[in-house]
Amino acid sequence: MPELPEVESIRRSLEPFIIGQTVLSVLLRRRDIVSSPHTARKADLLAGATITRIDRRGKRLAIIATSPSTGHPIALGVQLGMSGQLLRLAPRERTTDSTHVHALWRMSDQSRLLFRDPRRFGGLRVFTTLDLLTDNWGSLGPDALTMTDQDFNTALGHSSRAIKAALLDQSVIAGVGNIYADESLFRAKLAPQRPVAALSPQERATLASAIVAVLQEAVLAGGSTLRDYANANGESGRFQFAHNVYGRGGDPCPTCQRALRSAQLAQRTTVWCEHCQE
DNA sequence: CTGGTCTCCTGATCGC
DNA sequence: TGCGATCAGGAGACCA
Repeated sequence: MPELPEVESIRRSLEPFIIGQTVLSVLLRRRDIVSSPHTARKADLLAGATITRIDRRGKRLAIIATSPSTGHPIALGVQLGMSGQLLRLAPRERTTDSTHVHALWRMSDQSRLLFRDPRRFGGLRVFTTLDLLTDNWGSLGPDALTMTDQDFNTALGHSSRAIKAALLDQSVIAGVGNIYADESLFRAKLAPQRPVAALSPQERATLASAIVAVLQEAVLAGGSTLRDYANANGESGRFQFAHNVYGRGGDPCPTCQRALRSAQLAQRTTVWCEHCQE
C-alpha cells in the first residue's frame, strides 16, 4: 500500500500524539509478524517504554523510545508492506474494523495504537539499540524525499537495467514504489525502459528533481488513497487526483492526448506516454 | 556481484 | 448470488 508520501503522512499524523507517551501494555496477537534476531519480549515491543520520536527512511518507520530498564534508547521498526496500517485510537474511540489487527499498544493517556496488516507483507522489527537500527537502515539508498541531485546520481550508478527497475530498488533510493516511479518518470519525460547507463548527466539531474518534487507534492496532499490507505487518524490522502499516468493506461496523455501505454516492466504494471517520454 | 523470476497473503473486482 | 481468474501501493529468497 504505502510508498514514501503515505508513510511520511502516517509519521506526521502520529508523532504529535505519541511523543511523551508511556506504553502501558502491548498485545501481540501474531508472533510471526515480528522479525528479530532474538525472541521478542514485551519490553522489546516497547512495553513500559516512553516514546521520544518516530523516524522514517524511505518506506520504513521506527518508533524510538526510552527503555524502562536501562534508560537507553531502543527502537521498534515498522514495515507496512502492501496493506499495513498504523492507526491511533483516541481514548474510548472504537475501531471501525478490528480484523487483521496483529499488535496493539495502550498508551498512558488511554489512547491506543494499532498495527493492522491484512496481507501480512509488513511486520515489526526489534532494535535493542539505535546502532542496530542504523545498521539495518544502512542497506537502504538515500531517502528519496530529501536526497540531492548528487546523492541520486551517485546511488544510481551505471547499471544496464531499466530505470524503472532501479527506482523500485530500495537499496538504490529509498521510498519510491510503483505509483511514484511512474509519476516521476512522466514528469522527467523519460521512458521507463531506458537503461540506467544510457541516461545523460542532464537527464539524471532532471529525474532527481522530478522525484523530489513529486514526493513533496504528494506529502503535502497527504499521500495517495487508491483503496484503503489512511493516515494514523484514519484520514485519506488526496494525491490520487493528481496522478498523471498511474492507473490511467489507455487514457489520453495529459500533455499530448495520445493514449497512454500500459505494460509489465520489472514485474509491475507500468504506464507511460510513448510520445512524451523517451 | 547483477538482474530477472517466484512467492508470500488477503481482498476487491470482473466476467460468466 | 456464486465462483474462478486476475490484480493490487512491497520486497526477500532464489537462480542463472
